[in-house]
Amino acid sequence: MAKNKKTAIEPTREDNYSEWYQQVIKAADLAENSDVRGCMVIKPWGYAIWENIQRILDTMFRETGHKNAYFPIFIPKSYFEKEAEHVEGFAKECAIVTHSRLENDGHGGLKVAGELTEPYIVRPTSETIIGASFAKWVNSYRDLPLLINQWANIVRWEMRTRLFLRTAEFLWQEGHTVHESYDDAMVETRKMLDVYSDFAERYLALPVIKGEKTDSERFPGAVSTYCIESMMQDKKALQSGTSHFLGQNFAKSSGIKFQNRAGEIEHAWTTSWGVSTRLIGALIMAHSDDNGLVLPPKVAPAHVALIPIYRNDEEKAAVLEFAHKIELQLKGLYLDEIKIYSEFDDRDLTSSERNWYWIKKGIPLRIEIGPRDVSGNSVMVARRDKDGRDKESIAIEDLTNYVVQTLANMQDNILNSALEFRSQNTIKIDDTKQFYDFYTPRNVAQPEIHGGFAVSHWCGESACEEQIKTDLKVTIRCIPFGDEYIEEGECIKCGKVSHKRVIFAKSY
RNA sequence: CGGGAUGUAGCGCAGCCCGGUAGCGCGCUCGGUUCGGGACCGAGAGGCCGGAGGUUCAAAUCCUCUCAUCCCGACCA
Repeated sequence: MAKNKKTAIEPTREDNYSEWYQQVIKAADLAENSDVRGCMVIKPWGYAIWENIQRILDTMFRETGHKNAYFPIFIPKSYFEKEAEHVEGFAKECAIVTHSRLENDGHGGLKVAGELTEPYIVRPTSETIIGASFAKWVNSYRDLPLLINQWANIVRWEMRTRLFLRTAEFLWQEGHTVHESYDDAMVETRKMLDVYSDFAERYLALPVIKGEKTDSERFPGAVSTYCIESMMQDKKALQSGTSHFLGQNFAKSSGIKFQNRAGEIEHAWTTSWGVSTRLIGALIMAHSDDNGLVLPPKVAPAHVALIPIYRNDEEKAAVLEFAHKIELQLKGLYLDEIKIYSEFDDRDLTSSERNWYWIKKGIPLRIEIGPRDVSGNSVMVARRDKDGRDKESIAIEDLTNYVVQTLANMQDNILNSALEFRSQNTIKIDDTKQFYDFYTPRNVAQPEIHGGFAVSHWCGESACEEQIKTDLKVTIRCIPFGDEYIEEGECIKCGKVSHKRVIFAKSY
């Protein structure tokens, strides 16, 4: 008996957003919780997305002059202590290595032994350990700029974790650079933010708002923090990348000094910037639907599912031969610089089952190949960003072009949908009552569903920001760049003069 | 770390209130018929009921502790 489910994912986004998120990950087989508290196992389909993100970003980093290197996962406690704000910011979420050995406890088990003279912190970020190296590497202005990136894993002992969005261990890249002037470091900080926003929009199809963090959200130890913020389908904001101008703070604590062009010794100016596996969470929550994952073609692990359909052995032979020819035809295609991959799915399952399998995995195109296609020299193509029943018959001679062009079109279409969703849920608010109404849940049982982004005036006082956070759980996501936000007005909270609008939202 | 909820087969659940040694749907295996929106028939396999104590002749069921997950707070990429 047919199940006739309306949607492949239950519950739907509307019914229970966070449960929907978990189910999409499960249905697409991206990752699972491990037995290690707060840590995830990233499965092949999910890891392939990360590898695509890595590959593309790595190229962008190279093109902007950065070199990869690798630093220890263990940071001596004393290094960590050098930057006061930094310690304070991370102290509550550190994993600490205190012993180096296990010994037989005499009861068939093991006990820890070999206590270290100095505990190691498992890196929650690497400014201090990298700074120690940089202090040795940098002596002259001729050594600058020093542009280093590291791909690594990070541990932050989080209380509450969610797959991809917040896990105790996660994968990321962290860029660390050293410059001879304030201006050079600031240019670098902003340049890498541009790299991130460019990457997010062109590859992840994720529209982002670039801006600066307020004092309360600044990276511990930074002079200023810049970010890209994106809107998820529950209208909450997700910080998708950050770039920090560290001034001379870490140079002072790590002793990164150089002889400048005037022959004087001075502290260098540093930056750091990073994106993490959280981007996969952003992808999922920005684009997926009630039938599962929807992937922008440029980061999809594979782009085309080939699904042969047949009723008996004669048909099978003919269809498979035809299908393999198509598989061959689609080899070696590119969507811009992205190689297009196919998955040939002739598993002994009904065509419907194979179809739904790939729908849930978010593969961009499904090509059904049946007996009618063999005789018609054509195939049926369905695209993931449209209704699954909305299939198109494509002649074989047109297929190559069709696949490439449709993937390009889908990439744009997914970005445009996300842009439209964001603009529909972003509103200028100047009235305090309207602001509070906007963020008051319509349905108390589902406080997740609320207004969206509010673009409102803020006087610049932390007190106003704090009060709004206390009242509504809404924070200033960023002070956005762009002239369109600059105008005179009154602070949404206190009514005092404001020169700029900022982005308010509930956030992850 | 505080409040709430939930842990029973791979997944989703029932059974618990009122103790008597475990069941349903899906999935899985085998055989056959099927295959263009989640196929069907037949035959099977699979769980010491999250863990540890306790009460009892007897515990999935009652009590205590513990662990995990989810939701809500606090914190955060």
